[in-house]
Amino acid sequence: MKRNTWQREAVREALDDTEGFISAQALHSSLHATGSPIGLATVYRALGDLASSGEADSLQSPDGEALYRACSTTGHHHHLICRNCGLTVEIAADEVEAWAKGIAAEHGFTQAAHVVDVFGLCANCTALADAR
Amino acid sequence: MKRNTWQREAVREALDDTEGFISAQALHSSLHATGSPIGLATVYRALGDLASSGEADSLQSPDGEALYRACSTTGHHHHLICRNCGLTVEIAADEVEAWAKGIAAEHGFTQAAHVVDVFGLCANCTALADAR
DNA sequence: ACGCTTATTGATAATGATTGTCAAAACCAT
DNA sequence: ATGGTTTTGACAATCATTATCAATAAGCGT
Repeated sequence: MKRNTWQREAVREALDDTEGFISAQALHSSLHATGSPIGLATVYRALGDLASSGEADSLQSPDGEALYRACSTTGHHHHLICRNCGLTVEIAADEVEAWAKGIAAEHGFTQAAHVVDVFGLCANCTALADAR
Repeated sequence: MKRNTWQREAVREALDDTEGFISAQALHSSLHATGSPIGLATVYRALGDLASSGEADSLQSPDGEALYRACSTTGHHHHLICRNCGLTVEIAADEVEAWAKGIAAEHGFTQAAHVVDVFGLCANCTALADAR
């Protein structure tokens, strides 16, 4: 097991290898599962750094957890996220872009940014849930 | 079934008296400041009830707190929020509803919920910002 | 390579928001 | 008032996140 001094790199890689959004806790567990001795505090530190340097996106799940994801595209886009397994589909949302901009302007707002994320259960998790 | 809950009324009124979004904790403090002996647990319960019955909206602040707001319309709707002064405009978003549902279905997702909020600077704050 | 200085790490404690517990108080129909 | 049900609120428990801090590793000039 290689002991990489810069554990931040390990976190970045783990994020890259992750399909969708993942919580800091889950990422930590995941790293441990692959044999990394990384500490929870370091995972949080690394995620915070990555997020503030724009190398990762972060969002708040509906139940208050912070979720992170390495987003390949630097451009603006939105997400369709499985609230069970974290699977994430990136979606272009021109329609919504236009709508948001229009609504903002209509009410005299400028510098409009928007949070548009859709949470649901992916096909797989829906099946699992039904089986329960 | 109408429950006889005077606390819920107190919470509802306190919410009504509040301009923008407020945290459960802050609302509790605010109630205490006006002499109400209401307990923190009850505030959370009342807010939860109001939120699930559609009488209040909730969203997650960037730092993970849950914020609440009394909404005038009971139906599903979204918000246009001034990131400077907190002014909030409620917006109907049928277009977005349909889009979200469509996108979800298209990718096999079920039980779709969505977070759609637009942040910007209201006309007033834009003027102030320009003046600087 | 060696010693010295500084930055990074990670176990654990601390924090802060939220939720659970449960006995006491309030309410209601008799 | 009385018994049974519901609501309340002090406090404990929980969960994610952040701060602490001693141990360790990386840098660096020699």
